[in-house]
Amino acid sequence: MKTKDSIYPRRLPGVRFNLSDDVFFIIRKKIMTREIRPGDRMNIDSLSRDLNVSQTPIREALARLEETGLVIKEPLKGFRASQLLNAKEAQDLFNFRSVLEPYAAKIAAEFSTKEQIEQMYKEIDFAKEIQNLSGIEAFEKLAEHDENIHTQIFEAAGNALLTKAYKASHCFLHLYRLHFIRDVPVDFEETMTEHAAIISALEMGDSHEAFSAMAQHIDNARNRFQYPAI
Amino acid sequence: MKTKDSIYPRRLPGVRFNLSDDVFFIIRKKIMTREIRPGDRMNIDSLSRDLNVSQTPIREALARLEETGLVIKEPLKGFRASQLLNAKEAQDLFNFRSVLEPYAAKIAAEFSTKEQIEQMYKEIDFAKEIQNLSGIEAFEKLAEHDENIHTQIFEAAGNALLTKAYKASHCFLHLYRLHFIRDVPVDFEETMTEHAAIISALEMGDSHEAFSAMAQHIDNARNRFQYPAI
DNA sequence: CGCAATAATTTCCTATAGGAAATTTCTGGT
DNA sequence: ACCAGAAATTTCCTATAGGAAATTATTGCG
Repeated sequence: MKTKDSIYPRRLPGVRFNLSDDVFFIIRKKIMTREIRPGDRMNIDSLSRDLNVSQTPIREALARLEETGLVIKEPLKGFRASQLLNAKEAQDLFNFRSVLEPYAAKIAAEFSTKEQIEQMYKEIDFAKEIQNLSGIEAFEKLAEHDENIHTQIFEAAGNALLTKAYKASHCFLHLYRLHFIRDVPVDFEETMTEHAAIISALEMGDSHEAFSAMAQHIDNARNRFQYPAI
Repeated sequence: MKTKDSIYPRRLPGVRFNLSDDVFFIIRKKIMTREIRPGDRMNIDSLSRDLNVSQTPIREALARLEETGLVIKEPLKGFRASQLLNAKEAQDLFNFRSVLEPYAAKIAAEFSTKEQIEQMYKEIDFAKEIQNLSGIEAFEKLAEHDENIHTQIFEAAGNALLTKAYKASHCFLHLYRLHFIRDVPVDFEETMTEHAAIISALEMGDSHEAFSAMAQHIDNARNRFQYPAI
């Protein structure tokens, strides 16, 4: 077991870092990308050997992931990646979002700065390149763009508790989404149009319009997941 | 360091238990009761010695508490109990609740069973004894009752994501509440009346009334915290 | 007397050994 | 061939030692 093979140098003098945090994000990414799939057992020893770190940071990372709900722990059996959402839980998720997000959009319309609006338009410009892509890559990029826009709106609303609740729900949406890899072009057009409508409302400071545009967007998203293609 | 002094026997044959979970709840309670106060440093060694368990379960518990936001970790400095909410964050909290809770009440009005309604009325009956108490004890009991009722409503709504978001917010409310220990009798009457109105709406299955009764309740609670007495 | 630099202590953080329960594999009997 | 019971392996879980950084205390100098 060579220390130099670790994901990080043993200890960089003067540089603050935190192995547990890094391990946390690495493992979460493995789950989000389905390298670790729902229901998979997550062996502490194996993870420790794979990432070439001791068991302690692995345990801390898994404990945090358990708190988020992405992994579950069975005493004396170990950790497993949690199961995907069933139909009822998915509906609950969309209901949850349809409560949080329109409100966030409303508040964002009142408080978002010019810089924040500018950043949102930039994000939309970046995303326009997605139409040149196809397949799983296009799908992933669109999902990433969607997360970025929504996160920006929540942050513009400026309520940390609200943002945290959104982020907690988002990882489940992402995993659920992977069940329904659809033909992107149709979704792409619709999603982009809806996002543009929301941000336009934010820019004008029209909180009522922002609210209903977001409500419509979530509702449409729910329907897009309703009829899975591919 | 005698093992028999541990919070648990070394290992009970055939009994599944989980030291980390227990430590998690013990430490969380210490924070909630302000035995550990906001900003306090939480030494892993000391906690380990106090609870007479090894450092590993302490680290796991603290990692989970960090994920909930009750403690924060500064690399190479250690864990500290997080600061209380400031005025802006407190307003955010009430805003957050005023989005979640009326919705939960609305859904609960549609779906709650007779047994659940019955349980809520029982909880209210229990709470009537609070008017015979006074001081910090009455305050604590009222807070506990309030949490119970709201939790029951969320669970009746049957959306796990929603319930989780509520619980995440609740511990912060509880800590914040300790800033504003008021004369209980006034609050008691108001709170009990408002709770009764909500549950009455749930019982009748009147989702519209449940929504507005809850919205009013949260709004009143916000005002009760606005002008701290004592 | 105050400030800066150095020494000492504290504390986090990692690594590893060892014990206990659960799972899996293997063997023997019906 | 199938099932029950026992042995072996796996894996979790705890405990403890040791290294590195940060904090605190101390000392020397201006």
